[in-house]
Amino acid sequence: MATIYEEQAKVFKAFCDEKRLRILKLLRGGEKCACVLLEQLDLGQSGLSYHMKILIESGIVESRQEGKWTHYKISEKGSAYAGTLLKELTTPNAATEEKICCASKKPS
Amino acid sequence: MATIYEEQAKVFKAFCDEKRLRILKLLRGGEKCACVLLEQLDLGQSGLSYHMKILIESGIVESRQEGKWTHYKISEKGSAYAGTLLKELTTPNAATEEKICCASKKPS
DNA sequence: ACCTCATATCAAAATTATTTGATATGCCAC
DNA sequence: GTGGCATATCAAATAATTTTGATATGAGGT
Repeated sequence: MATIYEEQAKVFKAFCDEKRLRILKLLRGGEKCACVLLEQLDLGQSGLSYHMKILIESGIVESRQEGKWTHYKISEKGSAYAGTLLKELTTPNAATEEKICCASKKPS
Repeated sequence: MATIYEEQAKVFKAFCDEKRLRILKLLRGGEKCACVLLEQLDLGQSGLSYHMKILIESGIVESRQEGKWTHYKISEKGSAYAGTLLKELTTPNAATEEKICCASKKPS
């Protein structure tokens, strides 16, 4: 059972690893197949596969099969969702009751 | 020496851990002092301190000292920066040359 | 069917992140 | 200054992530 927090965390996993940021940088230049990514990154084949899986699970990247090749590209939809989520996570929420803080216990 | 990728990754570290998302959720309700966070989270004192440090390093949270209490709140500036960065990292970059992919090697 | 190539999966090792308990620091009140 | 409280730091234990090499799967070509 994954909590909502773990679900949300998964989205941002895409961005919190150096290797994955390098991959995204390459994908910003357009759809690429694994072999191209492989030759531009300091990563082994199984390592690339591992990171691509995480990127896909985050929703930020989508893949497309073409014969024996796999092509990857940045998902517009997934990226938009991540942006929305980030804003949501950092916007003050009036509905949440303001808790009285320990400072109020401070004497005079 | 931190690469630019490591710098960027640091920003999103704030969002890729369950505990930190819970902390942010609480902070969305307004500035809180550590003692309040402590009593609402399943975390020990040093654990909270550890996560707050990461949140502050990400720029998403800022802290303010008031006597012996520390108050934390979401940083508008840091959050805005994270949003901008996320968009930047996921927006196609025309300037990056489109690489010929292995698919072009495909016969006929 | 068989061979080859591209990618995925697995399992072990290596690395990094998190938790925990103990101790240190800094602020206030006395 | 001394004592008590809030938070930070440290170091050790634990857990999670990442890397690596080996093997499996799946598609195409012959």
